[in-house]
Amino acid sequence: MLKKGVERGEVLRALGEVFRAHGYESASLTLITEATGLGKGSLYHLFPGGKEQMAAEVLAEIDGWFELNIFAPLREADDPARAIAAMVAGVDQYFHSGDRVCLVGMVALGSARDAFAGAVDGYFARWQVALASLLRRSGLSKGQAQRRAEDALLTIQGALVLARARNDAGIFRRALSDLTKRLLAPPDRDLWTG
Amino acid sequence: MLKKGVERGEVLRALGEVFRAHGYESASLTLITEATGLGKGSLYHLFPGGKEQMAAEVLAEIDGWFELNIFAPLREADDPARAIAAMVAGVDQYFHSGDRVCLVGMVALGSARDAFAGAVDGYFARWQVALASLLRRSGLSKGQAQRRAEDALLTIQGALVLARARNDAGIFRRALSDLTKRLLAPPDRDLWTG
DNA sequence: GAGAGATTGTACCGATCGGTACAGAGAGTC
DNA sequence: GACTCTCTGTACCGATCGGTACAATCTCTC
Repeated sequence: MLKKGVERGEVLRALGEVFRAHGYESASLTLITEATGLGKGSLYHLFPGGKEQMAAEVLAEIDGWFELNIFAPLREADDPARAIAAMVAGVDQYFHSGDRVCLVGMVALGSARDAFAGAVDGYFARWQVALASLLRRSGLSKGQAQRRAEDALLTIQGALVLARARNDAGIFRRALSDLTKRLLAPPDRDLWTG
Repeated sequence: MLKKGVERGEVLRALGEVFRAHGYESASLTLITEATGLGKGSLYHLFPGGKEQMAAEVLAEIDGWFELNIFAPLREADDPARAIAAMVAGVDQYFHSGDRVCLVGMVALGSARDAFAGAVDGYFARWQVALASLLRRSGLSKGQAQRRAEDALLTIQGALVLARARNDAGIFRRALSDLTKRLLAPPDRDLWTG
């Protein structure tokens, strides 16, 4: 018997790795039973909604991790430099310095996108808002804070894609380093602000 | 009967759209016959190697398009500002301002990655080299040129992912605009250069 | 118009897909 | 130990997967 509660987290972690490794559509029930060590009986007992529920819960768990370790600290921080360094360190840790792929981004590109559109959009939206609020407190205009936060998210996603495409984790490391500098740079002197 | 040569390009174009819309693994033969208007008989006559050959040829055709319209102009250009503007315009056109996904990046994230690793890496590698060579001619150090070229590729990929995830093509447009500025900025005054 | 070769639709293949049914094993209570 | 209720392995479902076989058809050449 499953030891309630505690173990579900374990299962979700294993599920996450399967989805990351093969993508939502290609993660077959066979692959899933192997990765989790659970037969179909257990799987469908745990997730009556099937694969879709599994993926939804995995996404929710990822969201929870980021909420706790990235978004909330960003919202509550008062020292921008320290907060950004912490975010970058957290991201680097989570993505294993570029070896791990972003399941949320992956889902966004795949054909299962529509089924999880809300979760995907919410994840990025809350990240952007949290980061922008910190940037705003660091003295940036609202527009610039939003733009820089958007730039941060897209840089991380792009670095993950390119690092995987070229099989070079250094790309991710360098991108995070550059990103830190860009986020902490003084406000741009644009046409409408300078 | 197929009108030799000319038509194959048409078929590849349709194939590309199916792969882009569903991903390599989820693009079923049924989907493919619908999109191309070709039955299995024709398909396997045209591509004896099956799905894998289809994808390989689609990737090669994409590569060819970029070689002609992006990489070569980059290598041959003498005016950096103009060349970068042309690249950005070409990219914007190819990706339909963020509405179209990058098949190469998509394959890189999927489980078919290994089968096409060479093509994927080559595509990005030649892009980076071509862009870096232009940047070098514009006065950047070798290292900076390489880094900025890397940044450009990753920005484009990330913008495509985020634009799709958030269903906001504006993200792509803004990213390209920012990217242009970053590429044309004067050399960074880093520890070892300044 | 006969023959050759290229091209195509259709039936079919075994494998696997996600999902269901259900008998029975395991644990908790009395 | 008998009664629950939770949990799980296995057999099975129809559908679909990528791919093959092949006869029929088309286009061209002579």
